Amino acid sequence: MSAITADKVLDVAQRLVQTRGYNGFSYRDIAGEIGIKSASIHYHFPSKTDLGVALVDRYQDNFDSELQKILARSDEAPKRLKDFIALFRQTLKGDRLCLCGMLGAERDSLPEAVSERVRSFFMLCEAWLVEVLKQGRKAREIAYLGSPQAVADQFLSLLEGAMVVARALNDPERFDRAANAFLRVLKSID
Amino acid sequence: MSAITADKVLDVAQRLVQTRGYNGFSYRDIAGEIGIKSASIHYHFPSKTDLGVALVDRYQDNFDSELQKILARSDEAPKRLKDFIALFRQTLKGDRLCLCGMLGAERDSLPEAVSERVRSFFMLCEAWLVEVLKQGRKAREIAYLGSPQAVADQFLSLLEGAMVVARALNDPERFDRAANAFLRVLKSID
DNA sequence: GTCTATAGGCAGATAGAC
DNA sequence: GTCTATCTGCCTATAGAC
Repeated sequence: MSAITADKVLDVAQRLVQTRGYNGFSYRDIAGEIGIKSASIHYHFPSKTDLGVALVDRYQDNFDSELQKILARSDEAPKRLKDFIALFRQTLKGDRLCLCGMLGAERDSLPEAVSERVRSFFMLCEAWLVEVLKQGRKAREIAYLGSPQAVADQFLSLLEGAMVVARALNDPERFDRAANAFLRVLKSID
Repeated sequence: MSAITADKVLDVAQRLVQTRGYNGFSYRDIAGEIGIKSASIHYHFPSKTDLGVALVDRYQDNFDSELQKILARSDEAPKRLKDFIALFRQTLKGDRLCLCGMLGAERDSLPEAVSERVRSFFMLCEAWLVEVLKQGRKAREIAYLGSPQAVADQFLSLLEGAMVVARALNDPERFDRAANAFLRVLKSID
């Protein structure tokens, strides 16, 4: 039942990146929490770059799997978008930022291999949103001005930013207010 | 004409925080760029916390002054909001994040004195937006569902997030798309 | 797989000369 | 105000024993 060490390392490292940033934690921090020595972590992830890459890869895999579940759960755009919001809201509830939101901010201080994967994550999100927005408009479930791409940009930016602002102000409700205000406009079909 | 050292330090430090994050640079980095030794920086800013605090204080002062200029420049809400967007767009053009967007993300790894001031910055932004949104709606220049506070949350979150996403994807146009899409909805009075 | 030990470098910070 | 010199401690990373 207990995860193997590599998984434990990833779990702790992910939380540390999400709360402190890529440059805000060390192998010793992780080791200390798990109860091993930092040298042991190098056995699983030789360099911090390796760890960062593994972190984003796993995050994207999990996220992608959640997105597929959302599509399977309902074929109505408003429900799908609400579920999309819930993914981020869940992260915020754990007092964390989106992993890629944090890493995206720190872009210039990241190894190329990591920032490259952060890019890939955001592209996945936008592609998924564009599809949902297109279908929803076609089915007349939602309405919006402009291109699906523009609205997807807007939506993703809003959620990533709302997590930052809500955390900075110690007020998770600000995330809800921002997300709901956006959803309300999409659903206001006249 | 040349700025005194303390100002040079703040200029370089600000850019480094905006691009690499609070934990992504050192006194040596700043010193190297200015052409002095890192010990000299401690004369102006004894601790990194002092530097961080000075950074955010100056940033907020400058920002506040820009906000006042915007109010003086026009009394029409759409124009004011456009100018507000332009402040962030200008930062992005310099390939930087909002200083407080970056620091807000890194909250858990910051000295309390710094994160406290980041909070103050966001509150200033929201208060200004709420006023502009209220007046604009009263004057029937803009329209929106829900409270001014909710729309302000949404707006600020959108801009902060759009900077992160646009930078992560190396595509500043994504910022424009997201910001314009939002503005268009506000201005679509029917 | 995890340990001890250690390398080599960089971090923030201070003392004291100039 | 800036310098040199230095401290202490932490960083990532490796070697080799167990």
